[in-house]
Amino acid sequence: MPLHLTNMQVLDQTFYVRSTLTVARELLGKVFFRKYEGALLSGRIVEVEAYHEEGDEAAHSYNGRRPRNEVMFREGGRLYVYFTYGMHFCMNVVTEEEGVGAAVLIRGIEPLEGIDTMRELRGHPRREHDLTNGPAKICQAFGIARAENGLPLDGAVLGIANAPAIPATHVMTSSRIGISRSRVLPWRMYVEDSPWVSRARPAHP
DNA sequence: CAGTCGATGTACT
DNA sequence: GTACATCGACTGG
Repeated sequence: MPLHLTNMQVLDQTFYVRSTLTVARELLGKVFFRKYEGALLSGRIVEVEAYHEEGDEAAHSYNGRRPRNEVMFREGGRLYVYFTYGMHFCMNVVTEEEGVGAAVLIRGIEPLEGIDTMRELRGHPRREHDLTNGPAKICQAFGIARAENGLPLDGAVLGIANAPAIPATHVMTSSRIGISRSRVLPWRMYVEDSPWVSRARPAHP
């Protein structure tokens, strides 16, 4: 195991089994990592969106527990991966207690380690920020697909390491991207001026 | 830079 | 049928 992993403090389940909006806010600045074919891929989280079964029509969990969204209802501290638009995967961090359908979508990551591997997995994009400035790009760069749905964030294969929090003055809030339902909810959070955020200015603040 | 549009599988009305 | 928590190619300025 690489030395930097042994020195990392991997966030444990108590971090995830809390209010989804709190977890979403605190995920900004933390380091997501994934072991991929002997390589370590990692990056700093800079953009997230919260989803919750209560009062949020856009959440996959809104209409109850089903095979597709089953992982969203499990105890916090694992990955919820879904397939969308016929060709893309997106990954969420599951939050709260068993039985509550809630999760945080990871939308923007600043790559730190394993960047050459990410470039290959992404097909060598011309612009550096196209590596991971979007939820489906992140899954491609980190090699995340159906097989990773439900995996625990315990550091065995993947996890999130502690890192300094982003100061409130640099955290921006907006409505979520790419959805029409529950547009009024300001449940998207991102680091101001980060080139790794999917959209610098939301269409509907 | 911004805007438009096709690709392509799955869940749901 | 229709919508979809998206992306990349393409256009025009």
